[in-house]
Amino acid sequence: MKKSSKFSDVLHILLHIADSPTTVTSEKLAKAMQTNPVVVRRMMAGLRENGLVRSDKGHSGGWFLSCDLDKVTLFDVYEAVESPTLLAIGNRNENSVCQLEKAVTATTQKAFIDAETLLLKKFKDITLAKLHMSIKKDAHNHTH
Amino acid sequence: MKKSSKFSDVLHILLHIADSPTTVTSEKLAKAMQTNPVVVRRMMAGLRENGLVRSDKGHSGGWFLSCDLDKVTLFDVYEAVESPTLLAIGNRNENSVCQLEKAVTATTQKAFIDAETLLLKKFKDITLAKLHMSIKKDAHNHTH
DNA sequence: GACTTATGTAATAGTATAAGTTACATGAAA
DNA sequence: TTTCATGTAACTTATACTATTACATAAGTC
Repeated sequence: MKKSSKFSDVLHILLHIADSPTTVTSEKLAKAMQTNPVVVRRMMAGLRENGLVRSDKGHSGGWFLSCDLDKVTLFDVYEAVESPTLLAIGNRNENSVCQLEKAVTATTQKAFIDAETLLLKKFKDITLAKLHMSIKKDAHNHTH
Repeated sequence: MKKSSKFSDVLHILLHIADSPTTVTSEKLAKAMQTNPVVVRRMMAGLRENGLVRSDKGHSGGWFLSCDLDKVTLFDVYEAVESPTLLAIGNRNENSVCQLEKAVTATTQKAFIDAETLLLKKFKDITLAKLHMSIKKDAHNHTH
């Protein structure tokens, strides 16, 4: 199964915006992401709705931050991209009448939820500021 | 993203086989799974290769266990279905030259691996015997 | 005020993966 | 030798994700 990289793509975009002294257009971001500007706008829609970024139209328009990097965690970003499914595996029919299938579901479900909970807990522990600080600056090539 | 239920499907099938005093045909299993016999055979191929089950051709043929339910864990089953991807989210390009993307990858990767590790640890702690014992028997309807 | 630049979003097209089906070969038991 | 069962390749759907096109909206420029 192919993994969705929407969550990390959005983080990547946020760092590009954070690193820029001016607004950044969807087109520039799309270049860095090697995709289409429309895809960028679509990915960022939830972040705008959640007040993490804003976007201006017209000349010198584009994206800029509207949140405190110290206050916002990866969990907030995760929610802003509409909390995509974390696990690639699951149960076929959680309301099966088959006792055997129910046993499988009950047993595996616990493990699945524990793993998801751990992951979300980790997200809550990492602020965007912390992520931003982890960048190893490179004078020759730090925009992409 | 649609979750793969191959792993839990195979567990479900194993319980059906474990619960039957005789061999079970792919056709019967397919009925319980509401799918096609060929899909069942395909799903079980890895389990046969790993010695967890065997299958006989011809009259009174079908599937039967060839492992000790006390010795085999969910992890063994997971490996036998070729260790499908556990997480539905990931990074786009783990070898990007962009320092910003690298920072995102490094940070999220840690969280992803921890969650995966936890899940696999849980799998290792659950034997098929334990799973089998968890079935709440129901005299009226215990095959499906 | 017309023009340029930018976003917003609906609609469409393209692509990849998984699931389901058909067809036929193999082999064991009746 | 007929029947029943698996093994597997090939093909067909189904579905979801990604990318693209098209056009409306709005802000700044000339």
